[in-house]
Amino acid sequence: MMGFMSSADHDTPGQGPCPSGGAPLRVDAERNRERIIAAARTTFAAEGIDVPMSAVARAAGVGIATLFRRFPTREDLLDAVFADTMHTYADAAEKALADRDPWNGFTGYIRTVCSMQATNRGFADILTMTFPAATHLEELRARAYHDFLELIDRAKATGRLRPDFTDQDMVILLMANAGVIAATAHAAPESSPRLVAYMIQAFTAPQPETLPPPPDPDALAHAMLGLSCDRSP
Amino acid sequence: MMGFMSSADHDTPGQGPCPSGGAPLRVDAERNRERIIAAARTTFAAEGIDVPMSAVARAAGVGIATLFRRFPTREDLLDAVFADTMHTYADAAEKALADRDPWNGFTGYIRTVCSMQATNRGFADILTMTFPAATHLEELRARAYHDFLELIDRAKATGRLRPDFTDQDMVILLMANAGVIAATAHAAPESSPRLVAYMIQAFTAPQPETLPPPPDPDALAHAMLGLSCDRSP
DNA sequence: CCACAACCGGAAGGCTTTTTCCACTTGCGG
DNA sequence: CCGCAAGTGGAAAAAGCCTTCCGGTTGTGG
Repeated sequence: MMGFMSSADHDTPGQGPCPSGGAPLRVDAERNRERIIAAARTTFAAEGIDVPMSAVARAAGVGIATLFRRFPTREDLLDAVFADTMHTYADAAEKALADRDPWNGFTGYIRTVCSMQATNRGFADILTMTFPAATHLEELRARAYHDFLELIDRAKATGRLRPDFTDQDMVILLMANAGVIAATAHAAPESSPRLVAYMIQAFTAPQPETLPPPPDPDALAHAMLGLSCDRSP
Repeated sequence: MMGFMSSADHDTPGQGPCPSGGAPLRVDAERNRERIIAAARTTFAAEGIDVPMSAVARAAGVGIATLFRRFPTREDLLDAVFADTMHTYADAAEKALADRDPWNGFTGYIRTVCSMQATNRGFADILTMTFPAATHLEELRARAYHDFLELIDRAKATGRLRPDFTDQDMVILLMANAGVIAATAHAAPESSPRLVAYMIQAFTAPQPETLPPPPDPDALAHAMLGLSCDRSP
């Protein structure tokens, strides 16, 4: 079919005149294409990904036919519109891995992603469903997922993340957060951060590390015997 | 407990076999009304409250006109269909208040309600939106809410519920849970309980009560002074 | 048993959104 | 500057849902 040439130029903006393979678009067509993407970005962010295609076309100032010619299905449009947001999403996981403190990286990542959901309703939708046809999107999602697994391992190693935490728990949080965002829409914007704070708290292992480290058992035994350190055999 | 149908011969005056006021229905009409409610109950539970009215009519084995004649708006149907579920919901708060252990009552209530959401998608929808025209529903919701406030107070008094917990946090949980349920649909039914368990954990105050109660401060002062109990002035 | 009001089911009208089609316009290579 | 394929906008068809309307049916009181 198509899509194999999606390899194109994976760098975000400033793409060549060709959208994703095939013949280059005429300049006016390319201009319209950008307008559509820009309009869709705004509209999806504000209303979610279920807005009528006609609304996107109107916002872009083009005819419906133009939109459908360029993006035959909604998924095609989503793939183009959320390319850079998904890139940010994947980068967030990478940046989190670069954090010195794995726990800090882990919680920061969660907060970042959930906040991205809260400020972009369309993105919240994207993160809680799959679009097999949106190959670019799914590839970035896979990358973020892979990095997140590593993030989990490191966070667990610090002992701050509870050992029974699962990558699926992040999925649950994303779906829960999406539910809160969808229900509160524009009102009560503090709901989502509150949910996230609660969940991060729940993800935290019972804090053993707030206590100073226990004394050496041997030293303790000696102390109980009233022996001085240097007197031990 | 209460009657299954909205016969409601005890709480709403003057109902009898008639839907809500007006003249009594003819027996065949009443039979169809019950069929519609039964079909809607099943359909809403499985698919949510946004299913086409025609689907409900088909499931009930009646014409669309019959449905609309009896329930002119969707809210009218919701009011009738979820009357008993809402009653169970309100009763759950009351039962929770009757629990000897307020914390147990509190957590049990949360688990019950969230599990009701999970097993009934329509009810999950109902709990996260308002239907001004569905007076019966809203009245029951208000009752449950009132009892829940009392439940919060008592749970806080035990020290097990964190002091900064708010009734709004329950709303957030309901919306979050609805999001998880909507996204997991029929698959992954263990997601919702997992979310709930995490949240209850987060609602728990830093466990001070696992320690034995502190000694009387006065007694402690005396002890530090090396005074015996009976020697105090 | 009869008359009639209540009731019934499905067709039809109206609205929204998706998808296709077509006559007209325009960038661009020659 | 010209020809034409690529491109465009809007109309129209298709599909789904809500709501109303209407000719025919049926329970029920007299």
